[in-house]
Amino acid sequence: MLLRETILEKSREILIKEGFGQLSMRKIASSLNVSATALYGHFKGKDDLLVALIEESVEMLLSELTHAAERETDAISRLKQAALAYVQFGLEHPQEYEIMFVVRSEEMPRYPKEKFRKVRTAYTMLAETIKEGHLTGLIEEPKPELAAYSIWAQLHGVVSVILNQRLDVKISREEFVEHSVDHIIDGFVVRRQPV
Amino acid sequence: MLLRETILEKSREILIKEGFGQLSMRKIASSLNVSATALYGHFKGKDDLLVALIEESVEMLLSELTHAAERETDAISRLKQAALAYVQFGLEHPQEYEIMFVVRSEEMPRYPKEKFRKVRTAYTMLAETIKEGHLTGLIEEPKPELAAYSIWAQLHGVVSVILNQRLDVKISREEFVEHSVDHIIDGFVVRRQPV
DNA sequence: GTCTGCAAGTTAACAGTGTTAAGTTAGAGT
DNA sequence: ACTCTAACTTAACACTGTTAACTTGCAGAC
Repeated sequence: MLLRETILEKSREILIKEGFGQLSMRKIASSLNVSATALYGHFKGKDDLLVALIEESVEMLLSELTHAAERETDAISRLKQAALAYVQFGLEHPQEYEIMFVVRSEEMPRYPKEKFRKVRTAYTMLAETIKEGHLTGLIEEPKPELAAYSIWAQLHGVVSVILNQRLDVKISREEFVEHSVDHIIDGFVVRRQPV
Repeated sequence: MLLRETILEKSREILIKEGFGQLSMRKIASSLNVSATALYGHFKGKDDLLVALIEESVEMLLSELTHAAERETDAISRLKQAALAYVQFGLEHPQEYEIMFVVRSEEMPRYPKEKFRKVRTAYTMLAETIKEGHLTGLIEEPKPELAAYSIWAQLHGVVSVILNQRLDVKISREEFVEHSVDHIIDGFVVRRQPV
């Protein structure tokens, strides 16, 4: 019997190997030696399947972020390590990152926006770290939620520019990531040594 | 007779009204009272049509950026105004922004990457302004190209997060944009008054 | 004026997509 | 043994981009 999990596994396999554009119901079904309509017994439709894939991916990302942060002690290092881990995840799992971010709720009218709110959980971790840094006087930011969203947006921009191949070949990817993340995080740090 | 320009006009109309996902050859054709294949006399395919649309959009964006910048005198104000104009363009022309950024060259094997390099022109304007600011001692950045890409990526992130509806409803869009742009630009400015 | 050639359309078709409706089939429960 | 149901099947619909082959109308050459 065809299991929901088996379908998700094969879907992820195709997603990673061939990309989002090549992920079709019929392709998933035929590589499981099953008719396309068989999938509809386990998922309401392609949207439903995608949402399931996205939820798995979000959990992967969250676990990497918390792992990266828990190795550090002070709020700033935690923030920086989480930021680097975020970018790294995006670059190492481009297809997963794409469906997490690019697949929009507006194109899935069947699915309540609530489902997509889960994806947002990543930013709450950032917000907590920022709040903590603010209390210990390391971070000069009175509005942690706003700052967290801002940082997240900027990190996403870095990932997005690279994944969408908009970076000039003359520019080193590593240098770009390091430069950008430093800049994004340092902007929130209180300057201890006045210039 | 069907003109290339007429097709592009109608395409943009559909793009703006119904979005990228609804923009199909057959829909464009039928709303011009013409068969779908007629379009292939004017464009090699959908990719070609999209590239033409993208090129037009890039020129729109560039003109808005230069207009926004030329009103200011010092490099920092120019940079900030250009940055705000960039975000504003993205928010006011979501569909145009989407095709400019999201449509990837990898999905258009027929089109040389060179065509897509044109889209990148937006960043060169930023790079010039940054270089200028560095020379006049206002900006502490020795690598203008890298900084320009970094700023651009972060601005794109801000636009992207909003357009992809990932911003919490509790957070004001205006506040988010202002906060983010300030943060992005101020990070490059030399602090005149030591803290 | 007829003839040629070309440009700009046409219809028909292919291969692909998501999805639904209706039919089959095997196995558990009574 | 009978029924019910879950898990599949095939057939079909309405889309998508794209190509091949055919028609039509018009400009230029003789």
